[in-house]
Amino acid sequence: MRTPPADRTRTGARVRTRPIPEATVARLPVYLRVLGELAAQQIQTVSSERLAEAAGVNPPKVRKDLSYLGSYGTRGVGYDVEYLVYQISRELGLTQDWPVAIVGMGNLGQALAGYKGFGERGFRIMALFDKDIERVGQTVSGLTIEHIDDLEGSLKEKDIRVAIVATPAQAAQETAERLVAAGVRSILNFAPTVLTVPDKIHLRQVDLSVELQILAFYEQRNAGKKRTAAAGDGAH
Amino acid sequence: MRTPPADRTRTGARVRTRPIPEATVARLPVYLRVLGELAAQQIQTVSSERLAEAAGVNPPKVRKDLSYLGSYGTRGVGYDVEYLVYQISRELGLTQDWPVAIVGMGNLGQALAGYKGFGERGFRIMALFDKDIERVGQTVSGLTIEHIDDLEGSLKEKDIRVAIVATPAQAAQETAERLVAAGVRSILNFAPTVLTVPDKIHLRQVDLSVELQILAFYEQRNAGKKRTAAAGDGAH
DNA sequence: AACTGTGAACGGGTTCACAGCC
DNA sequence: GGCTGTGAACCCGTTCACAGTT
Repeated sequence: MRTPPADRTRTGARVRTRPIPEATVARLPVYLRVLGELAAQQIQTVSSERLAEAAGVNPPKVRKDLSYLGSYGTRGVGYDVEYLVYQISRELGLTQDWPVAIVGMGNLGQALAGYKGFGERGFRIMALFDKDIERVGQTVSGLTIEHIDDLEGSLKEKDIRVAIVATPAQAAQETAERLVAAGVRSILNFAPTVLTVPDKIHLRQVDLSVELQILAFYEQRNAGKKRTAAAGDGAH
Repeated sequence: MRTPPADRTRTGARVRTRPIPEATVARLPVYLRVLGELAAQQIQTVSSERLAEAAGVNPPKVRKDLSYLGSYGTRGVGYDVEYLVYQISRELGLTQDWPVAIVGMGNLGQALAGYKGFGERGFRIMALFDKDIERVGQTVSGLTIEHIDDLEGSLKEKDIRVAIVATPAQAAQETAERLVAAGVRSILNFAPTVLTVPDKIHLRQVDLSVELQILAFYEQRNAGKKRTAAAGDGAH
């Protein structure tokens, strides 16, 4: 690369020339996790080959993905683990803290409230809500569960704009609407139902059974093959 | 389509001519969920347009996806909800039951054990394991938690070939290896670490914080715009 | 020598437009 | 008339090959 980094500010932040492809954005968290594990093992440098293997992709893809962030590697050497962690974190917006609320304190809500992976990435669980009077007032992961009717006031007070929905399916849509009304801009939905929100709201859906269904699809194929084989083998 | 369904057996099962694209397989569970909700509302027929909207995709994509399964729609009318549910279920291998084990009975494991969405899709949670003596013997969702040392015997006895890993990160790799040794062929990993398994094993990873990180990325953009503007900066 | 960074070729997946059918 | 099914065009993303750098 001949041109000096005219597309960089002096903090190293790259002025976005071209947007990062969605597919790449979706892989950055995976790289981040792998890099975190490498850092924990005191490994200082990593090649695209090693990173690729750990992340379950191929080396050129790693290099291409990382090149969208900037030229943060060293030819002949590899990538500095710590520096790369920082750059990816910054790109994903994880160098700042994100206050997060969870609505629905059943098993899943409780599991999410205690999930270490959030805190490590800057997501601070700051408020928990439930409809059930029995649960309100209980402490989960150091936070007191508030009643859902305090949602609006509490969120505004704490300036929370990211929320996780972990309610039963039938309560999810109403919950989402209240969240939006209370100023929430991003919603992560774990409830097993499809939510409708205004266009400006970022919504992502996690269906815990989707991955299992995908596994079943591929497993079924094999099973099919196997059984046929077992019934009079020939194919291996 | 002029040719008669020479690629169909008399049960309506399509003899796979071309493999279903991976991207389509990943969307089938979403359609299935939406169709389930429509069926619950007694809706009998749905157009690709309505289905697309509820699933968060566009109509041609729905039609293309469904066309890989066969011609199960009626021109001028739409798709029969119930029939389509059946066809997608069959394609995904959900018309049979899948016995499933869960290893790691912390909050997340317990939440998964009680997750309704599994049972609705034919996934039967048949065994729960934990390392902690305190937990062994306790009942969760009608099942008694077994000690991890009984893993091999119990899995073989129950002929379980699909397992969910919900252990802490440091125990996940060892758990996976024991599962594989015990004959498990598909693993769904919720532990926040990257697993290595033999090629023949189907592995899928669910990282509860990945989606939140993706949300943060897009949220940051907006916020960035906002704050820059607020700070009086000229660049937009 | 080793490994990154990237234009270019390639391919899978998405979208389009319309033919086909009810 | 309305809606599906699908070849063809298009496009995003992946892969390749190698130039560039330490």
